[in-house]
Amino acid sequence: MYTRRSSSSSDRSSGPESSSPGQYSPSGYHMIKVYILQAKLDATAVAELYTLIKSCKDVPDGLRLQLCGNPSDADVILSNVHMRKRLERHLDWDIAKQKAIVTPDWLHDSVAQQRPLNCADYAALGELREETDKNCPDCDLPKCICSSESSKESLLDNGTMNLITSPHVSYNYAARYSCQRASPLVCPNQRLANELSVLRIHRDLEGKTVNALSYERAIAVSTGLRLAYPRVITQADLDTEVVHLPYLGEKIRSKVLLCFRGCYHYVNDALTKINEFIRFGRIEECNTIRSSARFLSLKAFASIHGVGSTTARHLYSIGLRTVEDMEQYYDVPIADDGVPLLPNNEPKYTPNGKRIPTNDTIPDLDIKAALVLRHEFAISISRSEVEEMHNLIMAELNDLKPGCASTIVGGYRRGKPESNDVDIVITHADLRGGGEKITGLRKRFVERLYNRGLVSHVARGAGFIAQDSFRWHSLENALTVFRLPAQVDARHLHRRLDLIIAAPEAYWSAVVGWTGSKMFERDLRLWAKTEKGLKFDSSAVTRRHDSKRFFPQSENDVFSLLGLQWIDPTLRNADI
DNA sequence: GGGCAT
DNA sequence: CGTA
DNA sequence: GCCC
Repeated sequence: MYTRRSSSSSDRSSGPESSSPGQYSPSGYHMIKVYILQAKLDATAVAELYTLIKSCKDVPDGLRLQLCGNPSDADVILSNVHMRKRLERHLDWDIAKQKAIVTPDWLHDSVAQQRPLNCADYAALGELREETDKNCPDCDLPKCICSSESSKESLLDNGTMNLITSPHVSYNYAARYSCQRASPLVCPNQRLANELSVLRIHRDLEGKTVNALSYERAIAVSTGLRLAYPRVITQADLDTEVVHLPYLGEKIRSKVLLCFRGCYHYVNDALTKINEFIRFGRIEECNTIRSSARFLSLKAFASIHGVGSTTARHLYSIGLRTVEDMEQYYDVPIADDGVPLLPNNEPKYTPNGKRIPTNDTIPDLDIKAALVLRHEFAISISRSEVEEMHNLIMAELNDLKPGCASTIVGGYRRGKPESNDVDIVITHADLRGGGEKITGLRKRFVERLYNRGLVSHVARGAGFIAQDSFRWHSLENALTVFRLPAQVDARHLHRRLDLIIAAPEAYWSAVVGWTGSKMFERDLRLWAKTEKGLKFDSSAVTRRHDSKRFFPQSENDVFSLLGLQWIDPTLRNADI
């Protein structure tokens, strides 16, 4: 029942040949109104379905669902009733024929994949299968597959456009590595993950990095639970199932218990009590941490780009307590209104409109600059703005070197509705062999963007090259600060932009390496090492015993080289 | 007790 | 040490 | 903090 021609819209657009706008948008799904027909569903099941629907209310770019109180208003009706006679006791047959009537599995699986699945595969009544198919809302043959984008093959075309994540992966929620599991963006266990995240951040800020890693793993497992196990954890689950989940060991498990204390008192009777069900407990220690002044100071310090936990603890130890203290300490110029003075690096023009070339070096994104820019960096970037930035950047690049291909990676590619930064992987057939050609292009491109007033800063400390020991490198990146021109976006905000220039042979490794999430990447590398004797980094897969390098020719190639099943980018959200 | 991504 |  |  999972074998239809559906597509993850991500891949068809992730081909480097498609540097066109609005490449990957998992979204565009209409709000789907769902009615729960309670007959033959017990209170627990109804509560689960209710929670699932609620969790999909505010996801503008994923699956959007709305609980609906009246079957005739619904697009989809969830039902465990399989006989016409029985159904007619609850629902007018003429109305039933105008709806898609599916089993609750449709909801579970659709939430898991964050897209509305084909209703016919889940028809509750064989007799209404055709109607269910016909009335299926927004069935996931995406518009983009039928329209536009001629499928011209390029040497970089990956042939992975129609991959779907195997449902088998969705039921792998107890697997050891997050690269074996499916981790969607939203989940009913979000609250648990948020609580664990407080502990994770706290351990990190206090320098207990391995403890923090354990919490990251526990969070990653929790994020997968929403999938094959898409329900809020109950006491019974805790007793039977949670014991067998990896990375929820004795100490973390006891905290999970704390977090869910009380939630098994829910609904023995009706939907009306479901709001009680939603009220979770909290982890006691988190409350202590949240109200700790030291924690708040360290967290504020470390929120500045370039300041990690070590520097944060140092600043605290010499008496600093607030970011304003930091401004003084780092000598940030403050305007009369008390706001840090934004840098003025607009391009200069002669009276007749010609740009005066600037020969000055590009300002460094150091801690001082990051302090000045921190308010703008905190403003999240919408998907359409990400796409706008990508368009502009690729237009500039095309001027400098025609024929480049690119993919927006990072959180955007994982389907996040809002991003903190923008990551773009870029390649060109001429860059085969890497080395000087890549360095040259990166340098010229960043300088051009700077001279055009599109890039204001570059992070130098981190301008690292590909981490391989080869003489030549096949990957280079530029960590920059970008601004859309005021004519395009009046806010003219400073945005974090990472450009990754890859040789064509390194392209797909780079795309996988930069799509994330962080935990997903660590587990890819750990899996490659411990299970396969391979090394994965964002420039290649390398066999450890003889250093033979493999250059995947598609994103799926990376997965199969590593002996892993395909996981859609939108299901790689193993971090919170 | 060692390893935890590169 | 900080970053992706 | 957890796993081997």
